[in-house]
Amino acid sequence: MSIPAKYSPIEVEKKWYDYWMEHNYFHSTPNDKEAYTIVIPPPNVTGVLHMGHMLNNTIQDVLIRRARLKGFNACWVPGTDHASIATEAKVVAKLKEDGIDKADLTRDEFLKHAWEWTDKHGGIILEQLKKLGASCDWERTKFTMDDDMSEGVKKVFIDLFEKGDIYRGYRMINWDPVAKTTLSDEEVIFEEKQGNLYYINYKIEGSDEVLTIATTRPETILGDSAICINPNDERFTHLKGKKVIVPIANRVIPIIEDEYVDVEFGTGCLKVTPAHDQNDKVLGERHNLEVIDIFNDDASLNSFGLHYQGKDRFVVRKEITKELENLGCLVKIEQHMHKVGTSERTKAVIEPKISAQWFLKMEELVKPALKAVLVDKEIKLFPKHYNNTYRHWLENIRDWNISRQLWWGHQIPAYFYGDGVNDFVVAETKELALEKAIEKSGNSSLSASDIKQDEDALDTWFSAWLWPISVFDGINNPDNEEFNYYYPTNDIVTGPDIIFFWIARMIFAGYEFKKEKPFTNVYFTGIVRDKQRRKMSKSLGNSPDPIGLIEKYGADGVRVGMLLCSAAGNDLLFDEELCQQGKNFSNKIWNAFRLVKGWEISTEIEQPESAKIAIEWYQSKFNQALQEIDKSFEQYRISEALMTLYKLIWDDFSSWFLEMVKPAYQQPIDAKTYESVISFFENNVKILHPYMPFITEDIWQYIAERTPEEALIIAEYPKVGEVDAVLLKEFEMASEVISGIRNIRKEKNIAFKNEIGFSVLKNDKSSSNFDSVIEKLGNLTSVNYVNSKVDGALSFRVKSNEYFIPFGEEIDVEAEKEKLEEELKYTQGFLNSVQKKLSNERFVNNAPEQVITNERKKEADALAKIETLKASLESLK
RNA sequence: GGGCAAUUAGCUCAGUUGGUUCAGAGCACCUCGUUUACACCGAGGGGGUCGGGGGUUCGAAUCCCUCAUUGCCCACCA
Repeated sequence: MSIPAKYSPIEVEKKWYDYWMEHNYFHSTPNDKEAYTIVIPPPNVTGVLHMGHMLNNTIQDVLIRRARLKGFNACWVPGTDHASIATEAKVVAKLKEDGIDKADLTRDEFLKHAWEWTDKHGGIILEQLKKLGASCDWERTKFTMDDDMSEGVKKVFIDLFEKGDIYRGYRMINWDPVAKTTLSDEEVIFEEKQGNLYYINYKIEGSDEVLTIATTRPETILGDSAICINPNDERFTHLKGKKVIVPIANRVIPIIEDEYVDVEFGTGCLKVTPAHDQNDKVLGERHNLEVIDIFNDDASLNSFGLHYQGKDRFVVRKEITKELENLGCLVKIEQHMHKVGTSERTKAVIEPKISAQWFLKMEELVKPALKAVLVDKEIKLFPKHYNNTYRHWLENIRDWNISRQLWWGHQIPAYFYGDGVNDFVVAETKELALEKAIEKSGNSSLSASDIKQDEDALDTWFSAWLWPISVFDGINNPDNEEFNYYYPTNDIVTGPDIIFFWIARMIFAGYEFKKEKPFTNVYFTGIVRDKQRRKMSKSLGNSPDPIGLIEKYGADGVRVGMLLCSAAGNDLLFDEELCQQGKNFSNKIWNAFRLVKGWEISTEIEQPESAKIAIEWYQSKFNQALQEIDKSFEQYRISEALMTLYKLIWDDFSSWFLEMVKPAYQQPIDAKTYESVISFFENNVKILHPYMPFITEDIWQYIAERTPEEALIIAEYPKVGEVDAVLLKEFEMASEVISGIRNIRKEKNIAFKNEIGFSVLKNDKSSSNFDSVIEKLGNLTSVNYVNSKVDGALSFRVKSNEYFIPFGEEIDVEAEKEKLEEELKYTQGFLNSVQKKLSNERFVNNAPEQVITNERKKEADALAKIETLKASLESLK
């Protein structure tokens, strides 16, 4: 079979992906083999592939392909997430473009638009993953809003509610005024922002005296319920029990005392706005203060905002400052850096707000999750230091606000039948809800039209936390065969940014609903950054188009490029040059293959000595690499494993091994050697396949005709064989000798095609196993052993052996002497340091024997070498 | 404010229990070379007082203390 001179990834990759799909290799069903399972972190259904996905899915594919080769029943479950708030925001924006306001639509109308959007843009990202080579079991593709998934979510909600873990609470939550929904604590990002600290005077009632408070939010004075001072603050003792008048609103509010107030900060007086600040709310409850909510849902002011009604909070902040100034109440404005909570999705400044929401109790849920990771270690985080982060979060967790004022998502299965705080029931269907409502209220005249389902949807993560269970239908059918077979999954690969959102919560869910961990290993990838360490983002425009990269460098090249820069536990600085390196690697492999395939094979000729030893050597080298790779994988050092392979194939296999066995120009190769070379090639592509699936499958199929049952993707990973350490050592010595020869050739401009003579004066017991290799790679007439120095020859030394190359022209004696003297000086220096160590009694008494033996060996070697050098110098005189 | 991590060659990183070929790898760089797989290549080479300071030890990149810088996470100081 003729093979193309150039490797063209685009056609090859399509060909083999189609071939794999056609033969269903990615699909897994339970069988006798051990399962190896990964569930994909489901990307947003309408998202497009970015570099983070590329990295994380490349890693998953490497893991899954490796497992497949290693004989596991490998199953990688793909899917997408409905991404409630993100998708709803996109749909709202799209509708706005079309001149439609969400507020004018009914829930059903809106959902129709949302589904249209989802159907149009959904799943693009999964198609893109195929280009990368992802070997997902596409038949198992799930979506978090599939009917069965929704059913599971509902079931879980009801179950937790009935157990008393889900409750409805009226409390301070994070309000996103743009998306007009609540957010969980994790969805609030605190950003350092330059703000102002406004000093404002409040008149003391019945006095001309004023009290100055400091606030960052002057607009909230309209919601003030009190002024708080520290009871120990002597400056304000005379004001205890008095009242003040809120400027503009002209309301009279009390001065309360609480040690919460920091005497040092601001003026030592705090205005209390229980409706709009978490701490103030606590103060308010302690002191029985009125709660005055001054905001509408979009954070414009309501009627409590008086003449500011209808205006946005930030507009009001400016205007009210002006008014306060005109009233003479504004003392001063200071610049003030502070942290402002913003919405992860919409970037809007979060408004703390008191409202009735659904919460999930965390206290009990976290217990097994803490134990699993920190005590039993049945779940391992990589890198390990995330254990601390994990522990800290779990130990300080607050109840999870799971309701969202959104339509796109799983509607909460709660039904209201009256206006009372407790006039609701939780049920799977409206019919069941009615029954329960009648029972709970005792009002048998209730009818379907009297009950109304909660409008709110659940937090996206309230479905995502079930993912490893629900993709196997483990919520609805907890005893099904697949769930029992695939669960718990093995590895999960994701970014550390969702450790709380997702990882921790999946662990809660695993123990809560299955009483078992959801996965064993959590591999956190780094964040993909550009060369300047900036996070890759759309707005910066510093993120390359992944599909463009694949077209340019091939999927294999890009995979290698991604992995080369992803040292475990670090952010990775992506550089397109790494993809070029990956592509170059493909090229190297391809050409090595072309070389081998171009050889003519002869059964007539005998196998040369050099080939025999070369084959033994590479076998050992290969096994050694195999061991190292296994070890790297145990620690999830995938980048390191790839580098081991890279060097094995580029340096050991191509640069050394192939050169050792390569027949002379236009000469055939003996059949025995050829067979070994092919077998090595097969093993090489096997172990390389997880990283570079396409080129390896292609070469595999060029090597021999294969039936679909013999495809590389399902081949058997090589078993680790013996490593002959002595042989490897001998080769190292031989390679040094070869380098010595090459150096002399270079120095003296002796072309490689000119054969040269070569003599060895052997002073140690080094073996001659590789002599034939040295002869071949040095292009020597032969390797002669001599008993004394060769006159008129160039020389070099390796260990205590001396090597001579006869040189036709006059030897530059001075230059030779200089070289020798330099070497001698260095060796003597080395000897001195060793001897100094050995003459130190405390060293000899304290160091382990092996260390001392080694030092003595170094001493002996150095002494021998010095002898040689001195003798050589002598002979030059 | 608290916690965690990092700091080793121009860049990105390895360096396990302190002691062998412990100062390494890849890339980049420099020199030479178009030899019949590959210039997406080959051969060779230069380059680091292991962030600073102090300590423990016969011996420290590795352990301890301290300082500095950077990154991340958490936290209700208006």
